[in-house]
Amino acid sequence: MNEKYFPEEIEERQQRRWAEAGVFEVEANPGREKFYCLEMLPYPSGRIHMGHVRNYSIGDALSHFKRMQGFNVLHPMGWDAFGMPAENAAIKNNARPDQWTLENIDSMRVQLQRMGFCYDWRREIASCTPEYYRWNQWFFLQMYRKGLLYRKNATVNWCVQCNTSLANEQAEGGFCWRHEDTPVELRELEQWFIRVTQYADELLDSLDGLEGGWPERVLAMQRNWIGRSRGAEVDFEIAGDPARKIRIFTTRIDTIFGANAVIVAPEHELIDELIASGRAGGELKSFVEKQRAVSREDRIAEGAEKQGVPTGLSVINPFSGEKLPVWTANFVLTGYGTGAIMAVPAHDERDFEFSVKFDLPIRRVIKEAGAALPDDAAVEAPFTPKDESGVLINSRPFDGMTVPQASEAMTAYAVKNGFGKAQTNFKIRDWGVSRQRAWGTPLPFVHCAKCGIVPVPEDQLPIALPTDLNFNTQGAPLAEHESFVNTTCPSCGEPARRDTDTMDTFVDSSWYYFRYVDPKNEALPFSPETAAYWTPVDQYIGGIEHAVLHLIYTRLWTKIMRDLGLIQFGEPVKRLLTQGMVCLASYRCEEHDWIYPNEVIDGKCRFCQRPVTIGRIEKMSKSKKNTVDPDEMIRIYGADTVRLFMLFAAPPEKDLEWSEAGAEGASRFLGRVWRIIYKWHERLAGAAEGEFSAEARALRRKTHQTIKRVTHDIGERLNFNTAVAAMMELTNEIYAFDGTLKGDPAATDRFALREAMESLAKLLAPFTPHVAEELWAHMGHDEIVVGAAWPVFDPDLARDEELEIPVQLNGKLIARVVVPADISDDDLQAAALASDRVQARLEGREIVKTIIVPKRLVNLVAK
RNA sequence: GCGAAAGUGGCGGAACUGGUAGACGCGCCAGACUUAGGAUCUGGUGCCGUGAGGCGUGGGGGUUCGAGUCCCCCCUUUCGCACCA
Repeated sequence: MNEKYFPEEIEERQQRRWAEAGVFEVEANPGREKFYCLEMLPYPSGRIHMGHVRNYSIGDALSHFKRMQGFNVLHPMGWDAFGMPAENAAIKNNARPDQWTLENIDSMRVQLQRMGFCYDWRREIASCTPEYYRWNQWFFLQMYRKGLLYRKNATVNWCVQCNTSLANEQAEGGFCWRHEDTPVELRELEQWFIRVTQYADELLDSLDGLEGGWPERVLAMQRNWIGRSRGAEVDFEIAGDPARKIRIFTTRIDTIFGANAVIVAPEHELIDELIASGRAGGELKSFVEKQRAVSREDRIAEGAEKQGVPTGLSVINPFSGEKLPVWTANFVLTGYGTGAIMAVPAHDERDFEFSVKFDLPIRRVIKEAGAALPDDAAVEAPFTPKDESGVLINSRPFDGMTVPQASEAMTAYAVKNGFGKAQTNFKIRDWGVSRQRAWGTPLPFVHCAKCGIVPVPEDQLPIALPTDLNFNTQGAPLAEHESFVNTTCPSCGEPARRDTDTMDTFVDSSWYYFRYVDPKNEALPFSPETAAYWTPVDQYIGGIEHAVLHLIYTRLWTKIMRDLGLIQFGEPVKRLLTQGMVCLASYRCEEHDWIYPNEVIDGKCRFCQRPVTIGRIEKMSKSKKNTVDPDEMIRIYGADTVRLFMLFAAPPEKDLEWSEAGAEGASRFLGRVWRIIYKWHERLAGAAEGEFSAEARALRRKTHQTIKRVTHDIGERLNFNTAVAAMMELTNEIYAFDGTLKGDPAATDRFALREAMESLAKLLAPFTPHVAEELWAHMGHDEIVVGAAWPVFDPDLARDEELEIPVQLNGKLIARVVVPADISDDDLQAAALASDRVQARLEGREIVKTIIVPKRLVNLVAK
């Protein structure tokens, strides 16, 4: 054993040892309990960054821990390998995207292996290989057959930078998810869509079952995104034209007697009719023209100012028979509901604002339950109860009903009389999965002049993506690749053309972790039997940024796979951990503004030598040029230190500020462990149990308490930071014990030391496996520590012998007394009163009450 | 505007169900060993006060023998959603 801790030397050696022993290679084994630990797979950009290191260090620690606890742990890694950057590199450097990607994968794999992560590398996948993407195509064929995949002409989001269409989830707020400063355009395109809406109810409802296992934040974002609203559609006849009706959507049919207008979106077909028939006035025409020219996002961005004009038409309220004007207004959106609403100002914020502005009549139809209120009292603000607290008034047969009662009764009334129905609407839309890009999974369909769209037969899969594409073109490389495009129709045999779009890369990541389970399967994406053993995922770890992208798609895909009979459950991930970002502090220099830590030398700006002050803390990113290279840190400190710091510096779900000083501290701790074990490793022989000294008993107690704490902190709470703190305490205790030993220590002292050090090595294994392995070996073990059993604490040994009990006077701490751990309440009270400090404070005061929390506290209440 | 989470030393952060606030680490101070040390080991380190003691978990109120933790009001920060009828 070397006297000093040299990480670079031992890390490589231990990695080789693990690989040779195959400790991380696992197979399904129904006789053993499994644990599937998954981290979000990276895009092969070329280099791993600190965010990856953090993500994978968390997953790695948990995987080690579960394996040592006896679980059969599946812990795989792969590559989300299709996507834009490869194509851009191909255009820029005249390279081939496949080569560019595969080279990046090779160098990133080396980086991950240098970190020593415990993946079963035999299961590695890359989504750009035909062995993988053929199953994307296979899934598309199954979905097409089931009517879950369809083609339609639609207005889609288009990013000019990506040069492709995007799904709604990828264009949230009107900006491309990859180019956050690039607004999306709207284009008309024929596209493939996956029928998400068919699963909308289930996607929403089954979120309830994830409570506790998924962060509330993510659940809230998904619920929001799915956006279910239950209500009704009601037809309003146009006055003087009973055949024509305007259908509105409302969630508050109970307020319909309070409607003062029907408002349609500027895009509504009725407006087109009015304009076409020459019945639209000039004001209406110019308003509609203006509104249609601005996008939905711009309309919102313009502010909340309500604008609208009357159309000149009137409709009849089917409930009251009342005649109401029809308006068009900017805040009524096309594409949601029916693009038409009824306005009820007394019970809706927006309608209230609108009616006040345009001076429309406001009538109250709901009052607060139990409240005395004149039915004709003026409305100062809208009253919007959705439960029993609202009672109907001014609504004739429905008067006196509560809001929920009325909603049901009035919907039924509308159904019975043929002018309405219950209707549930969603914000979530079907998933547009066609991409006008070349580096993606080809769609398994041909376009035949005679037969139309024809699916490629399964036995012809994969439809391979050509590797000799010409990116030096204004057009679409795939569409210009003659031998790819030109084919024959599988149905009639006549010449036909392949679909030249590719799949959204979120398709790849929707099911990749099922492929890890059975990565070489050539008959199916995976064997249902094998998947039944390994899946669902027990713990998934990744960034929050996929809360409504990947995580909603993969939940959808799971439900589809279930309906295809491949699996038996609908939710793929039991527990989700969204880890915080890795950040870096920047500094403030008077002359040079914000500068980064590497530009600060001895507290001074390297450019002008002026002193700097600490400034803001930002997420590490290439565009901000404030990244820290993991390789560089590994070179300086070793992988173990980098991992340890990542886990110690902050709880996993919080942001973590990278700090070189913090890394130094982690490194120092490992050096400390190394030195004390180096000092003793050859003198542990001869250890034996017997009559332990008080000091030895204290060390053993600390050892067992530490095992208990670390086990709990990792296993129950995923709080790696406090687990590390506990191990540091144990190390400090070992040093303290070492300081009490003189001369040749007794066999029992050696035993206590050996127990503490061996436990420490095992507890460290999930965090810093290399150094743990090395120390374990030096203490005389041939077996591999990461394959060894997790230590179990002995409650008897962990139990305190003495307790330090606080004594309070009226709730304020005045003394502490040391008492035997098994003390009775009476003895505890006596001990407290016997204390000199307590006596001094009690002088001349009368105790009126004593509160004793057994073995915890004494509180004296005195006048 | 609506919703959620959070606000604790110089800093990162501890504190399970109300019960010793500040574990652990960084930084800082002192000592030891050293030719030297930015290595290592030991001790100290919330604030005020020489002291006894007092004050302290964003601010203000409350419940309680006892509140960082529970309740009410306010402030700040971060993150979601933002005309979805």
